[in-house]
Amino acid sequence: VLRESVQARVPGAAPLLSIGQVLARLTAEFPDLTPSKLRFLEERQLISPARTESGYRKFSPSDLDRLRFVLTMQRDHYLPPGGSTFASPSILSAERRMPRDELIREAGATPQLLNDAVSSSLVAPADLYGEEALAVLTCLAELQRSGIEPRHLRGFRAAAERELGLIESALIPVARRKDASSRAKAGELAREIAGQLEIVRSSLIRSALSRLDP
Amino acid sequence: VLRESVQARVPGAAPLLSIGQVLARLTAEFPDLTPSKLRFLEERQLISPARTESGYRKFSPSDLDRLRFVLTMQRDHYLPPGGSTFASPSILSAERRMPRDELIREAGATPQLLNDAVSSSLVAPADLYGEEALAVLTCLAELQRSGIEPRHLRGFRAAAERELGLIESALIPVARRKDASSRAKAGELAREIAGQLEIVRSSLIRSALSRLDP
DNA sequence: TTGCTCCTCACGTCACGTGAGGTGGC
DNA sequence: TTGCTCCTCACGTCACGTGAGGTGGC
Repeated sequence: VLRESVQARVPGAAPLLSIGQVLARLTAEFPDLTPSKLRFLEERQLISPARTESGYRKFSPSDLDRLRFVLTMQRDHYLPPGGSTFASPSILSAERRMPRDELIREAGATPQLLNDAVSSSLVAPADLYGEEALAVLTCLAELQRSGIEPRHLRGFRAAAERELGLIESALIPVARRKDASSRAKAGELAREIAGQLEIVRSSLIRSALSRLDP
Repeated sequence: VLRESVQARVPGAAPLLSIGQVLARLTAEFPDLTPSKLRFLEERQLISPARTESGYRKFSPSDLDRLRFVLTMQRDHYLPPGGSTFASPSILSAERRMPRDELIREAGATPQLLNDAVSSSLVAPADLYGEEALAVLTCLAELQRSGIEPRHLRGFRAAAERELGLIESALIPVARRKDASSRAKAGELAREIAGQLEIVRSSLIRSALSRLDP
């Protein structure tokens, strides 16, 4: 293992942080960060902090940036299970992207259905579509076989917008501050609220459904 | 271990599904469901399918409902990490019924909140409330701490009713026949459609949310 | 009988967590 | 010197995944 020696503390040089200082700086943004996790990420070569002569880890600002990036990817479930893919140059190529005709074919849909989905605001038009669009269009194709068309779901988009408005209003007290840790907390709270709203909604739908076949 | 024997196939009885049939029915809704995971969830006593005399697992419609519930909780990160907590009465304990004051206390709610939930048609009034009502009221109590009140969610009930109407209209060709097997098929189709609608809706909400903190 | 599904049990694995035992640094 | 942070290494754990070896069912 190659050990870089730490650069001398020059006036004006960016400070190098110990593992504890890194934690203190990032736990607000990533609450479940631990020393153990940092060591694990290094073992997986997702980060490569320098070392002091005696073996202490020292994190540069660019290490911090990289760490933030890795943790964000992981939090938003964009991290593929095998770390080996990080050997490839572009980390962001993790999500599959496909052109319009491939999307239509994979989803078992038709060009007309995609047009309808776009004009009903259920799928955002794009040059290259992602996995989310594929999942949605696949569902729309199956729903069409039951006689449910995209235009029947126009209300979904409006409801999602109203829900966003509700969540935004709940975030106002937190979102006023614009520093990174406050923004991260706001995002976390937003996801939490969305999850709770989904539980309420799914309960209502289940109980409505149960009236169908008791 | 107590082994229930499987009831004989009576005309009109709901069909019991093997582990493979359960998988076929749920992989669209929960793509990473596997036999291994189902067995694991049973080991953790989160589901308790019946067994044939020879030991094959058999899942009833209510097992399916419970499974859907457990998987949804898990997907939305509401499943507590330690399995030990399931020994204590919790949201996920099966078949539990409780009176009004116990519901309010367990949910961390207030009598007023339950009244509001009932008058906003988010919780159905009852003498004994079930785990579903507990889950909903718990969410409503947490939402209230973010400033979101039951009355803000009145639209949820109306949307659920519209969704039921949509599903009912899709069922008309199947539901015309009133024999047991047609009714069972209709119920299955209804749940399937509801699952697809949920995928579309959650995608819209996720994409709306992502506009909050890019 | 064949091919398929399903069973249990033991072990593997992935992403860490948890001490034990030891050293560095103001 | 003391108390704190940090180190490695071994082992534990949680939520499953993976065969091995065997039986059930149309």
